[in-house]
Amino acid sequence: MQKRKPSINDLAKKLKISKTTVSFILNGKAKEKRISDELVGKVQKEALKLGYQPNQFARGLRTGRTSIIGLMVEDISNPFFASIAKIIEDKVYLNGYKIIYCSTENDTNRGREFLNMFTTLGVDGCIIAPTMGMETDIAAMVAKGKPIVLFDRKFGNKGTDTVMVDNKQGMYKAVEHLIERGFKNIALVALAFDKPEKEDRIIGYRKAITDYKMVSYVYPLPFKANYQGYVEDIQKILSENKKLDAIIFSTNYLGVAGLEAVNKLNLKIPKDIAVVSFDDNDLFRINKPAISVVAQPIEEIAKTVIDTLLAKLQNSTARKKAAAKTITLSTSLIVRESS
Amino acid sequence: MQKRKPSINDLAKKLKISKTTVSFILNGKAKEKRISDELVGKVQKEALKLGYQPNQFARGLRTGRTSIIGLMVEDISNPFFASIAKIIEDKVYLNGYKIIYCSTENDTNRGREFLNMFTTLGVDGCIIAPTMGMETDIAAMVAKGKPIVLFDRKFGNKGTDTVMVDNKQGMYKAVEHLIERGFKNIALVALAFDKPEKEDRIIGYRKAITDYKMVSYVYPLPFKANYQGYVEDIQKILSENKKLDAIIFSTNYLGVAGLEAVNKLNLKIPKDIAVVSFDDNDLFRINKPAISVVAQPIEEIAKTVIDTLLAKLQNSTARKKAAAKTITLSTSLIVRESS
DNA sequence: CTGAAAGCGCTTACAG
DNA sequence: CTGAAAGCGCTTACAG
Repeated sequence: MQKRKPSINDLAKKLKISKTTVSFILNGKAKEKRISDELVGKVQKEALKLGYQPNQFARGLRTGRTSIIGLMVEDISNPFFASIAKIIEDKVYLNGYKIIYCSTENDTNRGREFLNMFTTLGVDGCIIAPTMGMETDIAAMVAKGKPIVLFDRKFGNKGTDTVMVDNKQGMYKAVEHLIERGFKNIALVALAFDKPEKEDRIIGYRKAITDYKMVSYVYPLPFKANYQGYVEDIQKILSENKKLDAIIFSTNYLGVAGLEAVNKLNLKIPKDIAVVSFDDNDLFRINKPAISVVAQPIEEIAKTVIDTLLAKLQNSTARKKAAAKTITLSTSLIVRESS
Repeated sequence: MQKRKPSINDLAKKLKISKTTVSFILNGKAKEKRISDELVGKVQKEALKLGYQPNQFARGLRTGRTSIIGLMVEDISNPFFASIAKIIEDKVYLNGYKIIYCSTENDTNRGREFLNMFTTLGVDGCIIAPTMGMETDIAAMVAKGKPIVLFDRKFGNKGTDTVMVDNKQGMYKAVEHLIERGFKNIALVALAFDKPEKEDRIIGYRKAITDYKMVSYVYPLPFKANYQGYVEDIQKILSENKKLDAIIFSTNYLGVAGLEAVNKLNLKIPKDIAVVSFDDNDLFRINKPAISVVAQPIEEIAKTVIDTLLAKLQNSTARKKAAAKTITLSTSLIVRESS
């Protein structure tokens, strides 16, 4: 009835050799240790037969490595993060790592708790879309030499590798595009985690508006747990500011909520109001009219993040010396029917 | 320079007491072991000061438990699974568990590998949306007493707890609805993992068609890695079968691809063709015209899955006796403008 | 009330 | 070429 999994000891006993030898063979050090091919064969055969699986905990305890990478995003059910997570998952498995994940829901305490969990679990590295306020905790982990790569949001020029998208420029291009199309009163509905003056997407918008001598209409919205709240807020903005002829949404879920608001008010896009959203997704592409977007290079973001992390993981000495760098990727404006 | 995390031994030495006592206190067994409040206070204070975190690997090695739950879905970037994952993640953390996840991409080998990984890692339990072909492997794990809950797809009446949705009935209602609206040639575009005769959604469709003496048009599509393939397939179906006046898509991504196909062919919904899709999402709700759907009770699915698993986890003796049960939840037909 | 000790399964320096 | 032994950090039966 004992269904205990076979240990390295069981193997050794069965074959009447020491577990050292078994361990060497199973870890591919047979050559290095010049163990006879015959013995190697015997051990491997027996391991297969018994269905031997090394206990990761024992190994982790001994080596201090776990082959687990912690992935922390704002919300795994947000298509942007879900897509990134999928690609990361894929690449990471190819390299023998596993992913353990969590959603911060933009709650700093939650984020901190998870960071703690990552530490306790002994993850080898972390990929984090941080919330404001996690700065100190992350810095502390980095200081301890834990490989960490940030993405989506960044902190000041702290010593953490970060993969970003050029939000300012992306937003600038969106505004410029609307201006070129002849829209006069272009609003920006933006999530403001931090102060609006510090949000790159808002900064990009303001710069374009100033450069082209237009009037600025910024509507910063706080982060909300429920989607319907956004719909209502945007409906209100739209109905209270009739002269707006174009509106930009700073994230995909704001864009989705915005579309719903526009529909509820029975406004026609782009006749009554032109629409551009940050982030692309199925809805924007298939919607009638199709929605113009500032698309983030999802694939590239994911790949850059992973490559950066793997490089750090593989090279623990260099990682301490190498200065942290921020890699900034470009967005692309995809013009469709809504603008 | 030694940044090693403090161990229970460090604590014990520092306070000049045995690590047994420290362990008892830190595990809340102080009362039970009748350790003096004074000592408890001292230990807790010191633990806090040193920032003590128990090493999960040592603990896992010792206790055989890991507080990790493995979550396996078809594709984490699919909104259906992403939403479920999010809710599961949430509930599970509340109970002190962590989630480690992976996407099978409907590849049995991949699924098997991950199952293996779950075992090796020593997860306490698994939540799996299985692919065909994982049957034996899952049965083996269940036989070993590993708590497992399946969802989304099921196997014959094997001894594994499963949370399902009443796919037959959901599809039946969709067909019935279209018939009542007066549509005559109602097609079903369905994913067929298994033989079409064994797919519940197809069975439900056929039953309704037979009951109402209509003509059956089933187009089974194999699982594909790329989305564009579906769009093309559906375009082809639509243009080769002009007499179809209504079409049902059996999953959300088929529905999305279907919409794109309909758009490309410049067909008007519902005038040229009525559309109903399985699974609800933002796109279907916001699309113009809004798409009627057979919605799965996502929240309820996630909750039932988790509750079932937690019950098994908490009660390891009973779990062996309790017969495996399949819980079937109802879908709801949401009629919108497309039908 | 508290502690010494064994042992979970592994890896690895050391010895031969 | 191969093995005996220490030790990673924890929990827990056992002893007092």
